[in-house]
Order: sequence, then C-alpha cells, then structure tokens
Amino acid sequence: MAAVSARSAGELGLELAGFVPYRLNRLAVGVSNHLSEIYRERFGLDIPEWRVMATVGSRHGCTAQHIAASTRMHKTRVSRAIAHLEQRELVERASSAADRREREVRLTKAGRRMYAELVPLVLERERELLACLTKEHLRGFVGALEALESFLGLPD
Amino acid sequence: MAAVSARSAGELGLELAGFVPYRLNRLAVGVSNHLSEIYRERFGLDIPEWRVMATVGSRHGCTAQHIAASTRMHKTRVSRAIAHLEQRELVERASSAADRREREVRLTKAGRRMYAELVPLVLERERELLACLTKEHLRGFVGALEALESFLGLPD
DNA sequence: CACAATTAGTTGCGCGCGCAACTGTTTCGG
DNA sequence: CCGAAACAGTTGCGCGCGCAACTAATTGTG
Repeated sequence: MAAVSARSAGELGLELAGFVPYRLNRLAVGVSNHLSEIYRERFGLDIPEWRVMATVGSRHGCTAQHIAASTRMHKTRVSRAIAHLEQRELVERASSAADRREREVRLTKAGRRMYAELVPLVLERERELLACLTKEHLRGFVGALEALESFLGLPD
Repeated sequence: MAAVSARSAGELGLELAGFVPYRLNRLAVGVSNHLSEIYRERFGLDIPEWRVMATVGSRHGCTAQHIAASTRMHKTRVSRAIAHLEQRELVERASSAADRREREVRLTKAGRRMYAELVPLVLERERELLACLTKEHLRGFVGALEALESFLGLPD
C-alpha cells in the first residue's frame, strides 16, 4: 500500500519490486509452483493436464471445446493435454453421436481413482495457503480478484 | 469468498473457476496482457526486455546478475533479453574494470529516451487498474500479496 | 602460490507453446 | 437442396524457455 501510493505520486523511476502487475505475476508463478509439487511430483501431471483432469472430473464427460472455454487455455494446448492423458489411459474419448465433430472426454476408472486422490490434496494446499491471510485480507483479496477480473473483462 | 468457503467445505468435485491458484494465474496473465499492449505494441518490447529496461533504467548501470536477482528471471532469459536490447541499441555493455567477469549494462541515449516515455504510461496503466478497487479491497489485496509472498518465501 | 571451488555470463539442446493452416462435420442462406 | 460459412479438433512450424554444460575470471584454502 505504502509502496504503491508513494511510487505513483509522480516519481520518475520505476521500482519493479513494488509494481503490482509484476508482483502479481511473480506471486502467481510462486503459487503455481507450490501447487504443482502435488500434481507434478506425485502424479506426473503438468499444468494443462491437471486442468483437464480437474475440468473433466467435475463433470460427467465434456468436450475439448468446453475445457478450453472453461480453463481459458488455447485449444491446441487442450488437445495435446488430452492426447497425453489418453496415452496414460486416464481419460478416454468417444465421438459424440449427436455431433460427429465433437469428441466426449471422460475419465477412465484409473482417471477417477487419481482424481479422487488428487483433489483433496490440492484443496488442502489451497486451504493452507489462504490460512496465512487474516479475515480482512482474505475478504479484500477475493473482492479485489473479482473486481480486477471484471475490469479486465475476464468472463466468469 | 463465498465460493472459497463453500467449495472447501468438504465437497468432492473441484470447480476450477472458484479455485484461487487458478484464478490468480488467470488474473496475472490478464493483467500482463493488458500492460503489454503498451510495451509490446507501442515499443516492440516483450516481457523480459521490458523488465530489463525497467531494472536498468531505475539505476545507473547494473549487472545481468543483479537484473536476474531483482526480477527473478532465469539468467539465460536475462542474457538473451539484454542481447536483443543491445542489437536495438537501447542498452550497451561494458566489461567491469573491477571484476572482468561482469559486464555493466547501461541505457544508451535512445534507451533513456524510451524509458522516459515508457514508464509514465506503464504507471498510468497500473493506476487505472487499481482504480477499480475500493480502498478496503486495495488494502486487503496488497496485504494479502505481502502475506502470500512471505508464506511462499519469495524474497523481497 | 597452486589448485579447487565459486561466480558471471553465454550457448546447445529438447520441449511446450500459440499461430496458422488443415480435415471433417454441421449449419444456414438463397 | 447446394454451396458458403462456421465450428470441433489436429498438426506443422517457428520461437522462447529452462536445464545443463561450457568459458572465463575470481576467491578461498592448504
């Protein structure tokens, strides 16, 4: 707070360490690395694969299109992540009868097993992380998240 | 806030859209893209180059080592960004007399000109962005940023 | 004072990314 | 209906990334 207003008050130089966009990016990378210890080291998933697992697992089958829209990943990134997961037999694809352009992605039995093991661990990590915030900070943080998302036009 | 506590209360599925690490990452990408309209489209800089400009510009010459530590970018990424900027004659390098392993990086006259033009625009963008937050949200947000950085052991 | 360990910086390499182009399918306008 | 446009998904390509290995200079230790 102090740094923000002090720096913005017409100073010439820019101190990157106090610059919000930069700090936000660094924090996001840090949180992501912290979290990826679970899904990377223990389950051998990278970020796109983890996101596909999380999205497919919370539904009963969905299309790559839907995964891309929901995670905001590029469709090629989704396509490749699904291909990897299919090779590992964690998901399977079936051409949709209604629209044969689409392919329904579903968790296999092994995929459901991993999902059931993975999700509680990941949620626990999130809980641990947010536990370092006071109630006021958490409220302000989540409120700010929503306001900034809305300002930037990031869809819900 | 509601989403966070509701979801963490023992639900089986994971809704990625309400998952803080994921939202944080998405927001950081969004902010970064918003900001990069300035330094990419108007000045032809990518993120590493912009960070090098910002770091070098706020000092009177510094080493690649210092830039890497300060921005937390990988040293190879810094090295390549400096090389690009040198080609465009925005920075210049001189071997340090004291320690001939080091090379002092400095803005050229053109680099200083760009820096002077660039920084106010970027700071204005930050100001616009944060203006969408209430005082309470901003305070909570910056406080949370600090707490999370500290929790993750991200150095100041 | 020699030689091992450390440090600054660069470079070869494999990989994952997004863009653009492509295939196959569905939809819509005339 | 038929052809153009739209859409789901995949693939070829160039690029930037981090890792590991490298060069060159410095520091520390016996």
